[in-house]
Amino acid sequence: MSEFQTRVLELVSIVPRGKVTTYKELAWAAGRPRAYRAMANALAKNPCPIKIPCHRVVRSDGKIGGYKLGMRQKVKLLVAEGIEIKGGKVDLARYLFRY
DNA sequence: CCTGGGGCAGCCG
DNA sequence: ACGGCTGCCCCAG
Repeated sequence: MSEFQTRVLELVSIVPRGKVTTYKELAWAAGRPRAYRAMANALAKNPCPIKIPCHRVVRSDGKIGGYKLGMRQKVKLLVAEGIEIKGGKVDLARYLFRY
């Protein structure tokens, strides 16, 4: 597992319940501003399920984005944490976690 | 609203 | 080691 990957996982895991982060922000925090795509790819292959809450990562326009286990599950998890989703989007102004 | 092109770590042959 | 392909994307047009 690379430095990059562990860094990303680490960052995702510190996002508190009820908050979300975006792929872009995450890439920034990981020190690779433009590697968002590669980063998303890393999230997809990881043991996301129980270990890392990668469902707290949404797209920078507020849309949910993809999820290895299906975005149905992703939405459920988010809602369960008290995040309201309207029009298939989350209100970043309210739920975005700033590093 | 949709579209295309950019960008980059990982994985595989 | 080397090149090509692939994605839980982003943004300008």
